[in-house]
Amino acid sequence: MNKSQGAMSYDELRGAIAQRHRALSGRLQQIAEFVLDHPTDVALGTVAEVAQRSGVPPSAIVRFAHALGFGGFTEMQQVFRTRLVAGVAPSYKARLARMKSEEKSVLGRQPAAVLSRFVSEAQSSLVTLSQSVHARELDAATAILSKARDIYLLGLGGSFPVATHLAYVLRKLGRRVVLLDGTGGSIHEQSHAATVEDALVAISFRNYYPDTARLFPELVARGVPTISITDSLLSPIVEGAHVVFEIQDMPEPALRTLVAPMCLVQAMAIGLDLAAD
Amino acid sequence: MNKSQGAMSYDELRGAIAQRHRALSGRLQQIAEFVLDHPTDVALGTVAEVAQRSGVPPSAIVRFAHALGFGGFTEMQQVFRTRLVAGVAPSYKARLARMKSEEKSVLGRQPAAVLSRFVSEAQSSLVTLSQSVHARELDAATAILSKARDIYLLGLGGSFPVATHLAYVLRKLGRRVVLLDGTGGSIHEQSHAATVEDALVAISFRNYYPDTARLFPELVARGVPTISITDSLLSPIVEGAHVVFEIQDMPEPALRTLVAPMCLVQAMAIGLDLAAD
DNA sequence: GTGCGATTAGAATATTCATTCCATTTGTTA
DNA sequence: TAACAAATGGAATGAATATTCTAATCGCAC
Repeated sequence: MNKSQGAMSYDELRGAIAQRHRALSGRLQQIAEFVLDHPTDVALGTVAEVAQRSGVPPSAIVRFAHALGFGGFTEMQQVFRTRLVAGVAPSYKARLARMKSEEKSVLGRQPAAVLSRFVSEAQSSLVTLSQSVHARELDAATAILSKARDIYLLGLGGSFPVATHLAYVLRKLGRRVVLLDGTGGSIHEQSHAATVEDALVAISFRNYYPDTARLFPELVARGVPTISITDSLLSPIVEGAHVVFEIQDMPEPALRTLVAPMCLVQAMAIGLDLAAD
Repeated sequence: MNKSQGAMSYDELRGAIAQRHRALSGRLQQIAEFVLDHPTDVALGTVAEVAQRSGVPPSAIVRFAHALGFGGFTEMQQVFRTRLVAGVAPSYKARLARMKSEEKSVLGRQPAAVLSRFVSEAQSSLVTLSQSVHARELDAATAILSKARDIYLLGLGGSFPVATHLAYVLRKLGRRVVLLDGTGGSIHEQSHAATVEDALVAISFRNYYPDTARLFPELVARGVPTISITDSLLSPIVEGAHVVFEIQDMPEPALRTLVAPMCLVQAMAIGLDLAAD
C-alpha cells in the first residue's frame, strides 16, 4: 500500500493509475483501463454495475480500490465524484472568471490560439459539408461502390491522408481496395488493372496534384465508374466523373484541416456497408 | 399523482417543481426549496443525508419524490444525476441527437443519415478537443519541435492518415520530416538515425498498432524528445513521452473520424511556424 | 371546544449494497 | 513434475439504505 489517500484530485488519481498500471495484475489492469475510460460510470454506479460493465466480478473492483490505497470502493468513488461536481459546481462567478482568463491566455499564447482557430474553422466546415452534400449524390456514390469489384483510391499530395483513411475503413469492412500511392514505381502501373467492373474514388484540392490530373482522365476514358471529391467544379477531376462532391471553402494547402473530406469519405464507407445488408 | 416520469430532463423537473410549489404542503415546500438550491446534494447524497441537510425526516424526502410522480427517491435522483453528467460530457447533447436519429433504424441506414451522424459526432469531438487540450502542453510541444533537427512521425494503421497529414504540413513549412511508414523495409531501419537532437511525434489509438508499441520505447530509450497523441494514459506510447495529448472518446476503429487528431496536429504545426518568427 | 381529514415523524422492514472470506485456479520456481 | 505463492471468482455476511407503516399531531370547519 502507500500513503494516505485522504484528499486526492481526479487528475492525481488518473496519474497514479497510469503509473501503477504496469505493476498491476491482469484483472486489475483490465479494471484500470475501464475506469479511466468510463469515469462517469464509476462515479455514479454501484460495485455490481461497474463490475458488470467492465466484465469482472464485483470483488475484483474492491480489490482494485484497495490496490490503489483506498479503504474500499466507496472511498475511491468519492474521487470520481469530485470530477462530476467540478464540471457544474463552479459558481457563475468562478466560471466567468475562468472563461475570461482562458480568453486572455488564448490571445496571449500563440499555440492555443491557433488550435482554437482551427477548431472553429473545422466546425464551420462541417456545417457547410452537411448542407452542401445531398442525399442523391450519396446514394449514387454508394451504388457505384457496391457494384465495384475493386475500389481504386486516387489522392496524392495534401489529399493523401483522406485516401489512406478511406482505404483503411474500406479494408476494415472487407472491401478490396487499391491505394494509388506511387510507391515503387509509377501510378500508371498501379492503376493498370482498373476496368469498368471496378470503381475509382478521386480526391484532389487546389493546387491539384499533377499526377492526379494526369491519371484521372485515363481512368475515365477506360470507363471506370468514378466518384470525385474536390473543391471546385473546374477542377481536373470533375469532367467525366459519375458523382462529384464539391466541398467549398477549402483554405490554402498548409491551412486546410481536411476535416470535411475525412468525414465525407467515412460516411460513404459506412453508408456503403449498412446499405449492403 | 400524474403521468409517468420515465424520461425527464433536469430542467423539466425544475419547472415541474416550481409549478407545483404552491400546491405542496409546508414540509414539502421546504424540501422543494432545498432541492432547487442544492441539486448536487440530491444527485450524490443518500436519503438520510439530504434529509439531514434540509432539516427534515427521511420519510418526508420520499414523500416529496412521490408527490412529484416518482416511484421513490432513487428514481428522482436519476434526474438530478443527468445534470452532473451533462456538465462533464459536452458530447451529451450530440449523443442524444444521434441516438434519436438511430432509433429510426431504417432512416439511420440511409447514407445521408450516416453522414449527419458522423458530422455531429465530429462536432462534439472538436468541442471535447478544445476543452481537454491545455496551452501548457501545446507550448511544450512546439518547444520540442522547434529545437528538433529532424521530426520523426510514427503513426501506423488507423493513425496513418494523421501522420501523413502532419508530414505534409510540416514539409510545406520547410521542416525536415521523416515519415516512418515501413515501405521498402523495416521501420527500425527508417528510425535508426533519430537522436536526441531530433524529435518524435507518435500517434496511436486502440487497438494500438503493434509496430508502434514496439518502436516507441526504443526511441524513448535513445533519448529522442517525444510527443504522443493517443486516447488513453494507458496506451503504449505514454510512458516516457515528454508531452502527451489525450484525446478521449475515440470510437472503434472503423467508426472514428480522426477529426480531432487531424485538427490537433495541424494546430501544432502552424503554431510551431508562427512561434518561430 | 370538538371532530375530522390531512400531514407528519419516527420506528420497523425489506432490500440493496459493499465488503470479506475461502475454495479454486493460475502462474512460477525448483 | 511438484510445490508454492499469487491471483481470482463466487458465495456469505453484515452494514447501510430506501421505503413503508402506524401512531401522533396539526389545521380547520362547525
